[in-house]
Amino acid sequence: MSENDKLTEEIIFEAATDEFLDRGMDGARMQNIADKAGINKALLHYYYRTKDKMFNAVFEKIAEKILSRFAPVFDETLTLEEKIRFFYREHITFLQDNPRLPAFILNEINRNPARLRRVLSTIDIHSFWNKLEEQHRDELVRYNITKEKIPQIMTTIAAISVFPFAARGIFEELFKKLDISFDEYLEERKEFAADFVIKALRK
Amino acid sequence: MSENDKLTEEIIFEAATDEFLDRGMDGARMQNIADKAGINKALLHYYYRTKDKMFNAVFEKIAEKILSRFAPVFDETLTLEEKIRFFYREHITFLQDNPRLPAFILNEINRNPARLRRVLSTIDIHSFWNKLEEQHRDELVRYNITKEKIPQIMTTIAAISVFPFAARGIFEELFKKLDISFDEYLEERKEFAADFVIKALRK
DNA sequence: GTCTATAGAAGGATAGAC
DNA sequence: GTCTATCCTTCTATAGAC
Repeated sequence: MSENDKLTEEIIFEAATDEFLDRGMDGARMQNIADKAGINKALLHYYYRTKDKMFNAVFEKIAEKILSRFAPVFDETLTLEEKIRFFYREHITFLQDNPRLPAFILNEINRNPARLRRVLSTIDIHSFWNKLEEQHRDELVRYNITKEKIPQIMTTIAAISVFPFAARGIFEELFKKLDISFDEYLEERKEFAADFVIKALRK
Repeated sequence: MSENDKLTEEIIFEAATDEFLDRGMDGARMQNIADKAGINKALLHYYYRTKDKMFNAVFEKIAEKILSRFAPVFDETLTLEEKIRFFYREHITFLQDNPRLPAFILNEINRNPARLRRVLSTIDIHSFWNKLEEQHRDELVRYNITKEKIPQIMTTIAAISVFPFAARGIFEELFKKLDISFDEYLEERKEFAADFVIKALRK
């Protein structure tokens, strides 16, 4: 009974996730979600009331999934180099399993920045940086990484793994035309990215 | 007369560009475009027949603008290092003037890859790489850049300048919270990006 | 070429039966 | 909890006057 309710709600949630990831908030259709879930439109409203509320549920679940997956990176006791290698292996593998997430998140936040504000209000960004600074104080000196350079470096590190997925439509089309395998490119990228960044950071 | 026609069509085109850049194909509204252009909806259809055709006109104009702006990079007679510096100065400056283009292009191509196919059919990608290879044959050897690494390197170079704009919503929100100026970050990035890449490429 | 008025379709949401 | 039927708004597109 309540078992079955939970099941239906979950089926709807997964269908909604699929539709929103594919078409975004504006392009998604309630009828498509109902079809994918194998139920009718009215039931969507019974569980989630409005399309907007349904979208928010999906968006926040995805945001939480991403955050909970990468917060632990800051707790690992590894050298800076090891941490960079660890990050790229984990991150690119995660994105291989969830290739639609970057474009979805980027696009929906560009359309409505308030969505990010709610997510950000639940975490303390400074604490992440403080952890890094404590764990790697001497290494940062050795690499000549000053506090001012941190935004440039952090965003560069993220760009290298996220961009191929954010621009996946372009990459896949371009690679096809150039006879390159996107999958192989991603496998190689786990190591290439780490090598590239570490070399760029060395004095 | 025909002067005035041209003017009206251009005013509509610019209003459409603004609306599509802001909301994308799915989110854009014909009524908004009419309002921005200071005319009524019927006139939009008189000039462009359908929303879809209007979108295609805007999309292709933007794609052409980007391509025509960066094809010349491959013709410049500069060393590889100079070319990388030149690229980042030009590219980031261009994106500062057109900050909405990356998210728009990426998103619309992800939604409908066929749009890229039409653009790609008009250019010869291989010729760009051939030009680079001819101009920098000895430098590529010196840097140990093999043919296999090209996709990794080229996509990394692009990622570093495009990503901050593709993820602009996130960056602006995050930087605000961290009390960092996005504008200053972008100015610094022109040189940082070049330094970073050149250092990573050196043996 | 430009407008007003409206057709016609699509999509989100609800009422009410079971 | 789930369904069918339907309302109502929004949006693209067209008809027809000027």
